[in-house]
Amino acid sequence: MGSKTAALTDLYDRLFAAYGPQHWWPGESPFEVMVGAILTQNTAWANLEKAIAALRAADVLDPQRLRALPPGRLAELIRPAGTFNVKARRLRAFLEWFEGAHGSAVDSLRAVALPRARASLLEIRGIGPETADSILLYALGHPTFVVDAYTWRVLRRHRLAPDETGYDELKALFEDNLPADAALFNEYHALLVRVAKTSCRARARCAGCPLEGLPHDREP
DNA sequence: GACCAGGCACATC
DNA sequence: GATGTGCATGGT
Repeated sequence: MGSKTAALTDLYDRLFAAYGPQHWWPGESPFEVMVGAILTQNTAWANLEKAIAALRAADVLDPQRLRALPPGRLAELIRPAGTFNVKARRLRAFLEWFEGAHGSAVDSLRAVALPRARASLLEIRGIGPETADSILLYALGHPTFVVDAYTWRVLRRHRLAPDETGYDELKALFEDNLPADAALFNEYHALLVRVAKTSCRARARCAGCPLEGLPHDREP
């Protein structure tokens, strides 16, 4: 077992011991999670939930019905999630692709091998690396690691990744040094978000942080 | 009133 | 290729 494996495993163990399972992603269906992955971009979780609730209340949380909505109506429903005009376009771009490439069938999309599915998602305007990986991991159960700003912050802060690490590089750090296990990647990402949000935003909070004692940058 | 939130596309240098 | 900016709501 390499030193990186040991370090990443230690990090995970500390976080899981401190916080326990995070139960991500709290969606009722894979399709809802895919929609949520787009709507949550740069958005607080509570606002995403309002948008999802509005879609459900309108009974359009379904590929066909969502796609049939006039663009203005879609934007109106997802308004609470912010950047609603942009997200309405992105959602529609995704829905068009989903219908054309997979007949809006989750099983069809899930049957595509991970690398090819990821490449396809990245071709859709509005779906970048993080959103693609969120869909692949949280909606489809593929073992792909989701990197976000929190992941960066925690890894850099504790000197587990150099400052200039790129998205794919940081993603590979996890994937190359941990078993390709979707449940593990799911929990790990959620735990990183949890620790980044609850600890270390102010220097004083380092006391009692589950990562206390690890190497640490000066900046909180 | 500033700042942030489970990003991304696009313009500009 | 590296920054900077628009998108936009709602909570702190």
